[in-house]
Amino acid sequence: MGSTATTTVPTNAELMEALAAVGAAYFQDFAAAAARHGLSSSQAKALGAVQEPVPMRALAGRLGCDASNVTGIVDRLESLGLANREAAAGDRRVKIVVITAEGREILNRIRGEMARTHQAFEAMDDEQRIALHSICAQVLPVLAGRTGGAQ
Amino acid sequence: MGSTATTTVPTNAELMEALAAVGAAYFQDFAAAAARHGLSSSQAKALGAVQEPVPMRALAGRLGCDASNVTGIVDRLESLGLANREAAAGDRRVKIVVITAEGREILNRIRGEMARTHQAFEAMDDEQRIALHSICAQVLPVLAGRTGGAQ
DNA sequence: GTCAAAGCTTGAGATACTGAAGCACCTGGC
DNA sequence: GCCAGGTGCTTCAGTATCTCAAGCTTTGAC
Repeated sequence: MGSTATTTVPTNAELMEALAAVGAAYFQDFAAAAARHGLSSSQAKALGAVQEPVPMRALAGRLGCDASNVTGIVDRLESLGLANREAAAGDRRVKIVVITAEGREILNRIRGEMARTHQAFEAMDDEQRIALHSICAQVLPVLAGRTGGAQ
Repeated sequence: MGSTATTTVPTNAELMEALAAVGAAYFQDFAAAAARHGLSSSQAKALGAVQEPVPMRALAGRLGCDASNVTGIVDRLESLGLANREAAAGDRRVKIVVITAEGREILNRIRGEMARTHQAFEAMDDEQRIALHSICAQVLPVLAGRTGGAQ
């Protein structure tokens, strides 16, 4: 940057407030886009988490909720034709959730229709996009609890 | 920045992915801290939205849900002693939600206990904090739908 | 073969959320 | 003053979400 001298370093509380506001607004944009396609935000979030095939148990981990909860969510995705359960080779206890072509289609449409989010991106210049992306990449492992990357 | 020449501008899809991941991780940290104090994430979110007194209807707007929903959430906050309904001067239809001292105490404790979020902040240098804060401030009005401030 | 553990489902109970209906109250026109 | 229409909140179905406990099947170690 180095644009001006006006820049004072924000406190943690200020950063937290700003991050929370942006996160909440992003989430509402996402939920609204999902609702337009008849999906709850939980269902849409689950759909986004199974772009690669994922066992039920691991999906629960990704969504941060109990495994029994995932059963119901995947039930509904399956009845909507957006995902399927497949048997895992090698362990017949495991069921793997696989997104269908229609599911991927809907997911892409939802992401494309997040109008406010896209507007927000357009309000950034290249330097800001690079900075934001790099900060997210740097911070994510810490925030998600994968401190090293080793494990 | 200006550190190196390696920086290529991320696509919207990459930015969206990064933002979603950070947002989700932040939210899980928040929900976990709230749960430690016996609050659901909806209740904690509502508590954070009433640091200033807010009418029920406006609270529904802030939370992005139906007004009838807020009735139940505030019911529970009230029965926990974390917030109160007060009559509005001048319009007896309106009920204003006011956080209690205990509510503010719990809210501060929750925010203080968001360990991963604080770790993530510590992983940033001053330049990054300034950049992130400024991007959030610039992008929030667009993302939240208050484009000009005029309307 | 037996047993502990893991993966998924089911059931009960609480919360969250929406939409429709209802009540109390305010506002503007008469 | 009075009445019609609009606004703010609550209540009432009905569904979805979520957690915990219990159950079933399968796996892996012994």
